[in-house]
Amino acid sequence: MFRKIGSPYAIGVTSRPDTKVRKIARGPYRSGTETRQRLIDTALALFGAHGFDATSTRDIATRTGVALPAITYHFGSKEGLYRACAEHVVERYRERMRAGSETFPDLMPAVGEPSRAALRRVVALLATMLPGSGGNEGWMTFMMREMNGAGPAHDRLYRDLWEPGLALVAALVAGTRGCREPADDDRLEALLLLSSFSAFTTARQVALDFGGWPAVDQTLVEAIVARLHARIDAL
Amino acid sequence: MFRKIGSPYAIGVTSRPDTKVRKIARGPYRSGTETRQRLIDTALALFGAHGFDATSTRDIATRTGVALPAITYHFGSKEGLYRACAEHVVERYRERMRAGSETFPDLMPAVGEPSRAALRRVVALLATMLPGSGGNEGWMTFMMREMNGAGPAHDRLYRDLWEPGLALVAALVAGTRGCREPADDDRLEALLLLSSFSAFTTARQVALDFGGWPAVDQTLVEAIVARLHARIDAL
DNA sequence: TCCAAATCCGATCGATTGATAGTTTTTTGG
DNA sequence: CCAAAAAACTATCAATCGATCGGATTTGGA
Repeated sequence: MFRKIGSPYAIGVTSRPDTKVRKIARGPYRSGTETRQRLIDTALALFGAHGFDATSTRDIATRTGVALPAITYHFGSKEGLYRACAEHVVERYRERMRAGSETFPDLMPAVGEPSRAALRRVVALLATMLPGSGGNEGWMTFMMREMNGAGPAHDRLYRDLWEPGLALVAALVAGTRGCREPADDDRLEALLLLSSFSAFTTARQVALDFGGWPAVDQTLVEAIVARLHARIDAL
Repeated sequence: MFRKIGSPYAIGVTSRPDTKVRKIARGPYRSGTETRQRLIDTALALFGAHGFDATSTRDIATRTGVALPAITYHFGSKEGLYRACAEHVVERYRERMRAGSETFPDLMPAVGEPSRAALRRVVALLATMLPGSGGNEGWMTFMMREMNGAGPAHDRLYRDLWEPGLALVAALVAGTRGCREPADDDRLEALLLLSSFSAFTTARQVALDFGGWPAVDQTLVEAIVARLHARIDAL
């Protein structure tokens, strides 16, 4: 497996390109980092909307404004681009959670009432990510699509996103119930709590149509959070 | 658009096949109904597991034990087969709900305690459908995949499955709260209640891995139902 | 300044896809 | 009993897919 020397994915140098002189103005080159980012942005939206197989690399390249081989050049393959999208999603999620942790410093679990307050805040923080999960960015749709367990980025997302998030919520549920270590019931409660969000991600269209709501806006998010807070208080 | 005269999708008769005599034993023919059913069974599992675009008609035909053109012959096209799968899912769901209605006759909404009891039973009935939604049948996976709103069978499933189911639960929630007509809060509660199941359909693998459970078995279903019943009682 | 590395693109390849044409065999109704 | 309809298969087509080839242009460091 050897690639051309210019590619960031070059394993070994095979040959030197003997350039022939021709003058065709092609404009300035963008930095590789920027092109990679633009490709990831486009791919994230398309992968999220239609899935891996239903998204063609030609469509991604055309919408990004680059030629088809740019994907192989920058990411090695279609699957490489997909994994890069997963990487980007993990980073986005961590940024948001870090920003939320700075806004709400007491997110770590403890025993008794502090756990309940922290759990309320974690749920509220996660709910604020709901509005942007629609067609615009699509990173949350991308994430939800990998949850059934088949895609190439499942392990990565499980290890760095879902497992830590679920473990945190389960620990907070256990703390709210007065236990130090989360038991099966606490893990189940964490799953049921977080799966409530899926109504507005996986089943977003059905939910909006049924409720008669125009979009997942501030008002709706507040109603969702209020209901989830009531469930937390009833633990 | 004219098809061959033998096809169940024939619009107009174009020509008569002039048969030439040759003797090749091909065994007895199955009835068209049975072949259609076997194709739907195979396609339902594959469509549910991998989605519409990621499933090839050759794979469906091979696994069913028929030749490729059988799909066009019996269903007109790949999309026709997909719609037939959705049809089958709707019928399956209605059978299950009808059987459940006969077992529990008081499923219709009323004001006060009867609504609460009916709601508890509806939730319990829906939960019994969870175990069979895995790899075996895959009809529930097929259903969940259409929920984001893109697929060819979305409207059909919304009209005949999700909207009636959500409307029933919302009415029961409203009745439990002492109202006759469901309001926005009741619809939201219905969505949050039913989306709890998605943890074990859409995110089944993640849920089982996190909880350390081997499968969605009787014990787990009972735990889920117990938790949902507690939520209903807290309404 | 110069050359190698980095970035980018037109053209095309082999594989796979859904669909169709053409034919043969089995079933069935008058 | 026999012709038409139904059921099924082989072979193939055009389109699309991801990937690659072979360069061309731009950039940046020595």
